[in-house]
Amino acid sequence: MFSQAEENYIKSIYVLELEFQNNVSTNLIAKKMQTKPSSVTDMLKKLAVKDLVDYKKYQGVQLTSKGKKVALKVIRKHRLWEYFLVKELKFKWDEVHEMAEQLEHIKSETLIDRLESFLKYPKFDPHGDPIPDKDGKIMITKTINLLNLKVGQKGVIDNLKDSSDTFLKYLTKKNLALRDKIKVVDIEPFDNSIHLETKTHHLVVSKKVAENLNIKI
Amino acid sequence: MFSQAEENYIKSIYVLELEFQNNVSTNLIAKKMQTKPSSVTDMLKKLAVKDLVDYKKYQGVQLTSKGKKVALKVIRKHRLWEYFLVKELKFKWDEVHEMAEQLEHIKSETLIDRLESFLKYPKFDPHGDPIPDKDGKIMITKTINLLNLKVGQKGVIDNLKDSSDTFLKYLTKKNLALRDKIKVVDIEPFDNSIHLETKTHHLVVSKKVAENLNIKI
DNA sequence: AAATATTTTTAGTCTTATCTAAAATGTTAA
DNA sequence: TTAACATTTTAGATAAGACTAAAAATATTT
Ligand SMILES: [Mn+2]
Ligand SMILES: [Mn+2]
Ligand SMILES: [Mn+2]
Ligand SMILES: [Mn+2]
Repeated sequence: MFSQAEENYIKSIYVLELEFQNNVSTNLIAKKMQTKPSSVTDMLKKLAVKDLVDYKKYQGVQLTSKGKKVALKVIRKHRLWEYFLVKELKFKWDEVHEMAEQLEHIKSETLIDRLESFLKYPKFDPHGDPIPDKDGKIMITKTINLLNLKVGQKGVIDNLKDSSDTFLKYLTKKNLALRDKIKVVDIEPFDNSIHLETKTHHLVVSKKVAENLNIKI
Repeated sequence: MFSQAEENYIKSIYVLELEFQNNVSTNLIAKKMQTKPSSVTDMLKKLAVKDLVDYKKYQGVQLTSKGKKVALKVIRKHRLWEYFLVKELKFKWDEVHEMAEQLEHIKSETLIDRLESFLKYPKFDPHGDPIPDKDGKIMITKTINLLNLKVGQKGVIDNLKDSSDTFLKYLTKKNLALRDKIKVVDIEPFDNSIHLETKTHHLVVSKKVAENLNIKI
């Protein structure tokens, strides 16, 4: 149906649309996909012809509803495979992304549905991200960024803005995991670092770390 | 490392080398891969540069030991994934080939090794074909073709020469499965059809069917 | 409102993998 | 041993997806 390249572009556009509300720009896509703006333009034209994006020259793009469906299918596969790799094959959460990047392109509806059933219909992937169901329905949890919590507020680490291997390794090292209860003990005004208390320990995280932790109150 | 196209060529050449002993011809590869001889020539040159095949113009090709290693890795992945699909995801043996054709190109040594361990080190895929181990060692069972059995001889269906979906469906319909004990009751000289007796029933199979059943005595 | 800077697109090139048509080579059989 | 036939290779084209360099459009300053 669609090539791997097309699927990757669609997925990136979907993610960027979530992060920034408006039309997604050529440059932004190029940066995310580690490619050149001219390559992006070429692809956007192709995707527009296939009715996957609305594209007007110099105006950025938006996914069509058809495009959104494709994106959600790819994301569904990515996250189910990640869950499989961690829960069944015992990989660590920072080891699975690259493999899932490949597995998400395996073409077979039944395969992914059987896998989902085999895994007992997990709702979240190893990084706390929701797994779209067969019909593309996705459960979005209302969270707020750790940066926006006030001193004394409590919450639970729900998901991560950045799921890069290095950030995941950092969290592991600092003994922070999804579903951990945290409490803001203090906020340092000078550099916005945050003093946290968890069930088991105290620690200070930088502003950069805090802005990548999404908290459910 | 190698592209999907390259891996597919290498795998086909490996299979053809097993079936016909000598050098494999351009036309034979083209037929097997459903492509044109000129495309095969192009690819053979590339594979020769990468030291995966020995190629002399007009003389056909042979895998180098490096090529053989690549072939065995791809076959290992194909068969382990097929085993996973049948044993864990409950697909039928005639449903898994296409998916395995895609999964065999997923690049990750550790993934396939973990999968193998998860599956408890199976020795044969759902079609009776041996699964190469991590080092490319492959266990080849000595079998003889059903066509070569004499009246009265007994054996066990070990593996299939043709594993196409239509043949697999035929076997299922006729209630024949791998590891079934069979006995040749009679051979019809006119058309070489064979009257078989199994644990549960009697049946007649055509010459064409017989030549695709490999029997362990 | 210009001038300047930034973003985006176009034009042209490259690589991989495919194809068709034609030429070259190899094989068979008169 | 040469003509006919079959196989294989070459030449040239195409399509997807990437790139660089340059042009065009848009955005931001002055
Ligand atoms: Mn991922
Ligand atoms: Mn994830
Ligand atoms: Mn198969
Ligand atoms: Mn098989």
